[in-house]
Amino acid sequence: MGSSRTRSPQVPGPIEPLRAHLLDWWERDGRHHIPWKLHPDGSRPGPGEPLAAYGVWVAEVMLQQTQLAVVLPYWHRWMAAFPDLDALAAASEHEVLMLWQGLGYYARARRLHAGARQLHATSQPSPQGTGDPWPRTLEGWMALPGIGRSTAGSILSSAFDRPFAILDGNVQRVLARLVAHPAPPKRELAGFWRLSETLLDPQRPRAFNQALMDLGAGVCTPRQPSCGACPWQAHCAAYAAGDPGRFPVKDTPPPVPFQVIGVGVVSDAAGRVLIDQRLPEGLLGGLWEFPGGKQEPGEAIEATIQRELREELAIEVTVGEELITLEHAYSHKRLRFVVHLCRWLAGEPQPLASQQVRWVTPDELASYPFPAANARIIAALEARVAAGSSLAAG
DNA sequence: AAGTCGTGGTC
DNA sequence: TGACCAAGACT
Repeated sequence: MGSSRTRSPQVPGPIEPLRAHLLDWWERDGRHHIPWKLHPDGSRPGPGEPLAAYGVWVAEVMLQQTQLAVVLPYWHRWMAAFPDLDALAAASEHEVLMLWQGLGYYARARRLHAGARQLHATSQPSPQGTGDPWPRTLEGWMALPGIGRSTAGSILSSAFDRPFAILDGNVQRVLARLVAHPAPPKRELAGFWRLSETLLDPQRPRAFNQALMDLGAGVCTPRQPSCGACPWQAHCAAYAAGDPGRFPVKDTPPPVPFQVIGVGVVSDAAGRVLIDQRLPEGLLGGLWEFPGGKQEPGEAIEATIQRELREELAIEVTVGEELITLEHAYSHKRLRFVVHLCRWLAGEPQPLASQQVRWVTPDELASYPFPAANARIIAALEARVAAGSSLAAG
């Protein structure tokens, strides 16, 4: 073995005290009011007692790269609209995206929807009807779109109290500090999985995994961890080294490109505006938007808008005054949207770079799923309509 | 196996 | 206030 390779993370000392300290802390200071982790009457499930898997599944997908506080209102609205597997399987993609609107990573919604139809189709009434569509194995859950190993482990431990480990960002941070791992966890995921599995309490996997996540979210936080409140302080190598904030070690992130996007709010003589539905895959897949595209070097923004509408919709417009300019940061790029009011001149709009295009009245916009940046454009548009101004001045 | 994929909270 | 980051999965 090359001596330059990082050592796999090892459990520090006996495991039982680690489990006991963590679970004692969790009983006292953990988050015990998460709705999908309780029975409908609000009581906590006993050891081994199952929870309704559907709500857990929905929650765990929403929680991918998304904090609990953000998820809660989305989860409640979702469960009201699609209370069970059959309801979700029967829903349209439009309804699904409406309820996911603003939550981000929209592929999660499409995959959840596809997974519901998959489960619904394969669990159809065997006449003797065991009637439970929910997998009990890691492989069974990972066969569903959008479910990786960590989400599968979360669902199985949470819904059925089965002993499957998890390895989300919280757990990676807690474990990296516990052992003072000298390299980014991403480079040693297999070792961190082994560590998570080794630590997991096989008698109380549901409580243990939840405790680990609560510890990461509330005590072992990314910045300024509250080591004084930590049940693992005496076991923690990063704390012993005197600088827990130094872990987990990070790679320097790649630079994010910056682009200017010209956007047209095109109106016709009747005051309707033109929107298009983005392609089903890729960035913001399946959502609706105001059409536009990237500004080319040396190009005036009005020319960008005119060119993009010609290339992507096959229409001719006059570009009028600016409605709003806004900046928006995605994970891997930063965009500035420069939005101009436009007047339609000629050409039936064609979906050359989208799924479909549609003329709608301003008050109909609320019934389409839009990404967050477009929601701000809509707000500016509504304000102008409310003020009684013409949509295509000039 | 690095890049792609959103948004809001937080300091 | 910009930069970091979150209950990751997929290609």
